[in-house]
Amino acid sequence: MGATYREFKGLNLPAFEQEMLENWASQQAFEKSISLREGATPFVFYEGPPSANGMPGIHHVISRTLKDLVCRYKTMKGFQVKRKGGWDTHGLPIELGVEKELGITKEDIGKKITVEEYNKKCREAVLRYKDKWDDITRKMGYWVDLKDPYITFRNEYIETLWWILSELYKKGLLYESVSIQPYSPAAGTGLSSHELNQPGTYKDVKDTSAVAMFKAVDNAKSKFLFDAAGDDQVFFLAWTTTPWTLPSNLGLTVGANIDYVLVKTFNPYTHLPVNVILAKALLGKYFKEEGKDGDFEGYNEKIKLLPWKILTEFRGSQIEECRYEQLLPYEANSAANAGGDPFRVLVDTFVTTEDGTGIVHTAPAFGADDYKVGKKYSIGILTMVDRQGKFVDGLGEFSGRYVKNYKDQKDYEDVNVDIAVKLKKENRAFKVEKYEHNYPHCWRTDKPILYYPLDAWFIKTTAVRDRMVELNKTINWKPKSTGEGRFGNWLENMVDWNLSRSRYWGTPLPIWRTEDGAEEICIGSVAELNEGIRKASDVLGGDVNKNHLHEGILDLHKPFVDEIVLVSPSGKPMHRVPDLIDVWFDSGAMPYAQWHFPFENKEIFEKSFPADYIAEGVDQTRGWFYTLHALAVMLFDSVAYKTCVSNGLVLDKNGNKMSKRLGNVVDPFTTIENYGADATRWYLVTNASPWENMKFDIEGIREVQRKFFGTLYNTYQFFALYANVDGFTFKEKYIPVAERPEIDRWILSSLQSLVKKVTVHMDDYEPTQAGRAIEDFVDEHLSNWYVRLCRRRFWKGEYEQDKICAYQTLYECLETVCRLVAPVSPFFSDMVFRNLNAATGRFNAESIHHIDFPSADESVIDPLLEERMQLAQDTSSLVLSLRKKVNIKVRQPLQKVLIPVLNPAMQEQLQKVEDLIKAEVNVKGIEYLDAGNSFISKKIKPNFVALGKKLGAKMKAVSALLANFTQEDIASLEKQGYYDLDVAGEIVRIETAETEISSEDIPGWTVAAKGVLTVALDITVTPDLEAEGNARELVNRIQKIRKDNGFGISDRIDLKLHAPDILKESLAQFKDYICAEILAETIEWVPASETGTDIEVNDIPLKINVLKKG
RNA sequence: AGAUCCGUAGCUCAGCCUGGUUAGAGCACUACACUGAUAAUGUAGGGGUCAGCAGUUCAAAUCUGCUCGGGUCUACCA
Repeated sequence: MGATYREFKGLNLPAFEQEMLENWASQQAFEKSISLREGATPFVFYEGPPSANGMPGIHHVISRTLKDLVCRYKTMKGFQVKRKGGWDTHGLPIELGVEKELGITKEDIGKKITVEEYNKKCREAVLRYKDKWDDITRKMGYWVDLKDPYITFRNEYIETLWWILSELYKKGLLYESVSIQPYSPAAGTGLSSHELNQPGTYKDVKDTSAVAMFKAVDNAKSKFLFDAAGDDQVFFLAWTTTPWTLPSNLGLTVGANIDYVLVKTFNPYTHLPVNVILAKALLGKYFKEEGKDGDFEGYNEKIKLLPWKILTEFRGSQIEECRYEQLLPYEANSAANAGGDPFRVLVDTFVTTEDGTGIVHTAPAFGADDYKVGKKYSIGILTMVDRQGKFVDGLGEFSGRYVKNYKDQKDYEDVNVDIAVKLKKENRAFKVEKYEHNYPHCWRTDKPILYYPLDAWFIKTTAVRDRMVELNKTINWKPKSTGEGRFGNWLENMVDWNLSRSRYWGTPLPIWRTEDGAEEICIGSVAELNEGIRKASDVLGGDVNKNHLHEGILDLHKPFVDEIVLVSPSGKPMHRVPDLIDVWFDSGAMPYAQWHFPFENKEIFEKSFPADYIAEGVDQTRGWFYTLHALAVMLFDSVAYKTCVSNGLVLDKNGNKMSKRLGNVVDPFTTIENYGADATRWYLVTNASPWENMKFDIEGIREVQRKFFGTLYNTYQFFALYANVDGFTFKEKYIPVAERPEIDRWILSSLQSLVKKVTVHMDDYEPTQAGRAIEDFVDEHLSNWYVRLCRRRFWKGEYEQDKICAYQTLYECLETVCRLVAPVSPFFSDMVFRNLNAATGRFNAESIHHIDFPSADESVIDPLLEERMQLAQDTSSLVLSLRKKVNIKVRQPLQKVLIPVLNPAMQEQLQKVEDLIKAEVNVKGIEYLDAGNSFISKKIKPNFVALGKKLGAKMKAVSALLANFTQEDIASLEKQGYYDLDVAGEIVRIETAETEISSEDIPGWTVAAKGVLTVALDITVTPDLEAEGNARELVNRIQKIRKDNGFGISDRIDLKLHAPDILKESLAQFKDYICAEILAETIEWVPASETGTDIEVNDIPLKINVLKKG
């Protein structure tokens, strides 16, 4: 006896996986999957580097499953897919983690701990959970090269970043500018957008808001206003929720096309007559309709209703360049200090009339929009608040006061209120009220942030915006909306990339400049820096760079780079600007930096750029997806990736985001340990399209395990059991499919159709559809139809043609399904494949991951065959439901079923699967009633698609007429091929093809119907049928006893039986059948007195003795 | 505030692109069968205002618009 198929003892996915992992490791299966494809077309994949300073979560498992399954699939499709792993090691989260651990804050760095020590801590912390990550990578079956990963803190990596920066610098795309950034005075630090987007940073708060009155200056520009007012008091109304910015006010911004009005009224606080300007659309916010053109003469402070009157109306563009008197003048905020030409009316597009007054108080220091418009008009800038968050000196009574309660002072008095009070007293406030709005807070101190001007370095991404948009259109986004909507939109509205971070642990910006800022240099390589180090030492002398002269610079991080002094062409010392760069630059530069390009690996880089495929969470859209794209466009005028799959979030089963805080995170380790990586991966892929948010529920994995893997497992076990008995090892010649039985040709046709479908979906990056198709095949077709119907073929009869056909067919199905499943669930598929291949040696390969993905054999696909098998399945299902209805069990044979056929083709189809149906539902024969048979009653309904187009509005009437058709009408239509209907006096001719006729009923029979298929069952049980039923019942009981006693399936038995005469008679009639079924030589009839097991056959008691032979 | 995805049975999802008259599947539940694959399987049953409103159409879960609810990203508003 040759090799045998390994039979499992139970479905234990985690144990199988453990075994496979050991095999993979000892055989170097992953490495081989790549080396075996040496010379093949590369398929380029980029691994988005995870940060190993946090534990991996289940959401990492989904994105990595997506990465892995595509790489495995492409490998099986014949590509060589190298996957270099990587680690993201810089950035704020790491620093914050270290600070928390050491119990220090940012301010302590350089004081309580040196920068060198601090960065050393960061370097240690960064790969803290690397073991855990490696572990989950291995256990989940993610094949990625972790032996030689790129690590972003390495000098080589940083050197490439510097090279890129210097390239951008040369192209004039790297520049320094002031920018208004979120800043936390309480924490004394600028905040990154990441920090600002921590949950809970935006809070609804009530602030004192004020509508301030800015007094217009009477000059040529504004003359028309004063003329209209007939007064020397004209005010611009501007609203603010941050009155503390008013001392820094330098402009008022209006919309060019917004309509404004000059209104005569009274100040509600001082009751003095005033003329105010505001947007027409916002009049209703400040004035009641009843007060319009009201009683000015009779107004006094007791009267609540303000009278008002529109004096004139004009566009914003008409008041551009009007001037006004400074609202809160002090020594510190003079126009001279502002350094521009302030206190003018400006025009810009960001002004709306949604709230406020349509005139925007503009303080360039404290708002991004303000800064932009201020620069456009050169109104200068005033920063009347220091970095601690308090007013600077020279602001009178406000100097030294905190603009918000940053120091948790118990007796803190809101300076905003005081400013409002002052304005009220001075006839400069028109409306003061508490206003509730959403305002960002520092996540660490819980204090409101403010927007503050800080120096920063930018990459001028806006210069290549159009090209980025254009190239984006060539990227295959999954789903499309991410690329077109979310990403495309983001590109359209892009601003320059703010690179600066004032932190410690990150890539230093390689720019050195002289103290006066007149000369600067951007270093592009370590060699260039080392050369500069020596040169500066030579030129400047002394101790300059003395620690770095010998070996050059050894670590490109702080504080070492900051020790380096370079020398300018004019001989002046240059120091590095202190900024670090955004970590997103690190990851966006990964295509180049992972290869230390252009210093090394030029050829490798050229072959691996751009990527064919990347995949990450959709939250990376503005992160990695963006930075990859931006850098590729700026450096090489190319996309960085051709296909991008963005997966959605993994939510908990209630739809909430998983977070440590809520304690609803799913631990991937225990999940995989309990249910297996295969089931987990299969669940994640098939449950929902990857880009939809997924509600993660352990129950779903359990279901996958039971239903999909359980079925596959059972099918394999079934095959192995009998193949081992018969010694089938595929050594016989492959029997041409055409020579195999109908059912074999059918399952093979379905199999090839499946291969075709799965290939299309996989090529389209739709693994969910592929997985669902496979599931459907395994469950519906393979297990519940093919195996079920063919069971007997495997264990009955001799080892000859039909049996070999069955084995070859089932083997091919199992083998092919495994190959289809392999990319998604790599363990179990490999396991089963190896078990199969060990016996047959069909493939000269160690692992399923080293062979090709199946390609569909079109010649085997027979659509008509698949269609008629569907007919057989439907028919069987209907007959079974009829049996149920009249309570006749399937083991009781029945005489016949009756099927009305609507056309000869249908009959032909049914006849070909007649035997299957008969066997499946245990009937002796099938009779067909042809179309002309008047015995059947038919029903008719319109073919809505066809008739709807033709009839349009008459559809309803025709539908009603058809519903009333008699049997004669239908017969007439069928005979003539058309029928003339009278629709409200108009003759409408309908044709047979425009209707759907089906049989409804067969008088005197119990019928069931599904679609056009109707079946009727003859439920008469004749004595012969009853006897046969008894025989089958007995067989069933004996088989159960055999099994209960643990007999082998081929053990032969002796049977002793005592039965009442009525039963004895019918059993004797089927003696041969019974003996053959239960593997007995003969039935020995014994008297009642003998011992034995009591059983019942159709409610008749009998005694039975089953003994194993020999 | 903008962009985007989602909303169909108790739960997880199909169907929507391309409109067609009984809206499906699995799980769960109930009942009955079946049992040489048994951590299975079959049949039947209950369970739906297809988030809501309006429009287009002979016909809307499906197309359009608006609203509501949920998620994510981005922005932050004087």
